[in-house]
Amino acid sequence: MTKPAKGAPVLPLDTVLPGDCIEVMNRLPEESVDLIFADPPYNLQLRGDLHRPDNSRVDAVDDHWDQFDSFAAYDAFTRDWLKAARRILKPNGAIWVIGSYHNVFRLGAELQNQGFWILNDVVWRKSNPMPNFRGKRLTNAHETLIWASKSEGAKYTFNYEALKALNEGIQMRSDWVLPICTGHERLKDGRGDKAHPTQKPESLLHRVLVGTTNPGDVVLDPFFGTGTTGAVAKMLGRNYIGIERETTYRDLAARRLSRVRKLDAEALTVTASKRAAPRVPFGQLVERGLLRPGEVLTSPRGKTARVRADGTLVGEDVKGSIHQVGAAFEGAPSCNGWTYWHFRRDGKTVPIDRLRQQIRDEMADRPN
Amino acid sequence: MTKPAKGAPVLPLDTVLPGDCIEVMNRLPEESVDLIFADPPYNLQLRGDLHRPDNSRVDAVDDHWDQFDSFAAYDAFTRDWLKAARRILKPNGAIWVIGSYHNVFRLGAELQNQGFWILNDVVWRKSNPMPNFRGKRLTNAHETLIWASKSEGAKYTFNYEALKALNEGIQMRSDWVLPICTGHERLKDGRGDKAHPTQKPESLLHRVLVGTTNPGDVVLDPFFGTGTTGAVAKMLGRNYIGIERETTYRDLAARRLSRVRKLDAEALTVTASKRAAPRVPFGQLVERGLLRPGEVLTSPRGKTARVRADGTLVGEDVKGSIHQVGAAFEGAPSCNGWTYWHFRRDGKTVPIDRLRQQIRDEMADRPN
DNA sequence: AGCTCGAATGAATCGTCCC
DNA sequence: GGGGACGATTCATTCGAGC
Repeated sequence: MTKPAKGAPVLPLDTVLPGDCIEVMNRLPEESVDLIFADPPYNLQLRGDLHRPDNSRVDAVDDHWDQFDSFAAYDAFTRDWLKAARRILKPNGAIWVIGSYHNVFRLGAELQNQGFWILNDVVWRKSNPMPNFRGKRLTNAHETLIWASKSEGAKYTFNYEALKALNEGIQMRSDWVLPICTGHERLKDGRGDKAHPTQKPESLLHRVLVGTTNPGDVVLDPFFGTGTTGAVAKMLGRNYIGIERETTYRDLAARRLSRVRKLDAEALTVTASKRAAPRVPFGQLVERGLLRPGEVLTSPRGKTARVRADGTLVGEDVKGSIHQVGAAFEGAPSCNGWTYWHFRRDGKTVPIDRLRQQIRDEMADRPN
Repeated sequence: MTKPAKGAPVLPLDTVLPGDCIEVMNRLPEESVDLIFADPPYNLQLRGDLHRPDNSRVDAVDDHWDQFDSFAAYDAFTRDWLKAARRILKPNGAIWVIGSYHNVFRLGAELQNQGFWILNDVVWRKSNPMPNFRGKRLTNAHETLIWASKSEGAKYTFNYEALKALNEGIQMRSDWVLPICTGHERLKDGRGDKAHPTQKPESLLHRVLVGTTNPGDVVLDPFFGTGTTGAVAKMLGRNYIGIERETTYRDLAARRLSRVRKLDAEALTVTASKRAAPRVPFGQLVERGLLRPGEVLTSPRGKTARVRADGTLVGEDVKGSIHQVGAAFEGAPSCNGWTYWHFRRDGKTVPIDRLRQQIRDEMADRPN
């Protein structure tokens, strides 16, 4: 670890520092931090209210700290805090930033402009995202993290084997499926509402810190919020430094951190869960060209239906999913379309389930 | 479709145009294209001093098609081709770009700078990516697409129900699991090697075009390569315009396209949105005797209102349309009266929307 | 205690038409 | 173009009430 020169500022470990993150970082000794994890404001630019189909109102992120006047203002802010972060980062240190499409392109471009060297972009695929209530866009089901070293050629920390172990013996990929932060983990305010609008799940920080830091490293989070980075760092035996402007969040973080205990090595072992057979939408067979739009499927009793480009079927007087059309043909309340429908290949009649199995086999070879 | 003014350039449909995409786009009529799909060079071999601004023009790109002197040169190139693309895009048109972490942050930022309005970023999660052989980083298992309208508030095309059908009845998410282009689909050169280094899978384009264009739309691809965009567009009954500088790729694309057949109309028909269904005034239910004046309707929470002869409702202290009275009862800004109100028949509680569906079915049987 | 069912909720750039 | 009316639209998970 770099030792500060005589008279130089000292690195305050395992504390939450109040104030603006740029000013606070500028008072810290240069090249003293191993990892920076930053979850900056996203600049969401929300307009009106949004309601669910049941008319309940969506609790939006309308906090003052997420408001910027323009892209130029947001870029200036990004430039300044990244520059301050860069100064305190050790030469072989690394940085993680997280964002959504609202801000992540500006984050990534500025990282590159300042000479950071992007190692991976990582997609946090949310297993339970909020749906798109109006049906006007795709479900916004992921956020993006960028992992970068301080410069090209720097010797960053990467615990390849640890991440491989976390992933059941297979090399960790750049897409991580993790649930959003809910339930007991989600900090509440006095009235039982969420204490912070954008609290990140500890599982996400767990993977980041296990994969790219070592025990004893110093991890700094300039947008500390309610302290998820600190909580996981402490648990994993890393040192943390949090910076947070809002008193409310700082107090919550301090209380939270006081309750966290460092895990012993044995407790850090993760139990792997068996995953169920992945769901394969019928439409994927069409997209992948395993079945052509217009192709005729037959039922065991000789009924026929044609495949459409969106993965629905059209039979006589009926259209819908493979299950719906099958059920209608049989006059049954339900029907497993996968085993009901067949197609012809090389003179043989084959159930479409064979094609689903083919896709599942591909996924099993290279799971996650 | 916008008709070109007398003497204005004509839109060449279903062809592959030779030349530099910026020059070629600048010769096309403005506001004439419905969708642009762009897979620009990835700038994979970045080197050089990032602090030395390189003001060289796009033409300064050297012999290798994916090499640029610096981020500045890449940004200038991005700015120029996006500007040309923007000019030929219809006001309600949209653009897709695809990239990796090497270039996508610069693409996204420049899209925003030019006034494009990002609708989603989409992660193409590769089910069979190339592993990271040296174990120094995460497996780079995805690429990023950005979907943007020409401006905020523009009426872009989004076939919500078709994508939902492709995904077995659950709304499509922003992460798409699709295999990379291999096997028969991968075009080979004379020696049996891959003909193009970054050929995209047709499944990816299938989802893009089914979801965000309609049959007959004009789809332009300024970096056409071996013509995946054109092949899927032709198959799906969309018109394509490809631009490609390299003769080799153009020839391969032309041969490929000549073999593609357009699907028949039925296969192209896609599950439609309810928004397209004919409007049925509530009063028509009363006129037709499906509901009697004076009849009592109930809400899910037990509120009641009575039907009047003119198709309005009267509740306690409120009268007006089914929507207005529902909204007033719920204290909500708006309410869909069709799903909110129920009536009783044969001892069962039925939403009035059932009656509207009955009328719509009759209209479909005997269209007028 | 165990089960079922309903309510609540999450970083969201979430209408369209007609007058 | 502004304002008002119509009316389209949700997935996974957790927690608590009620039985």
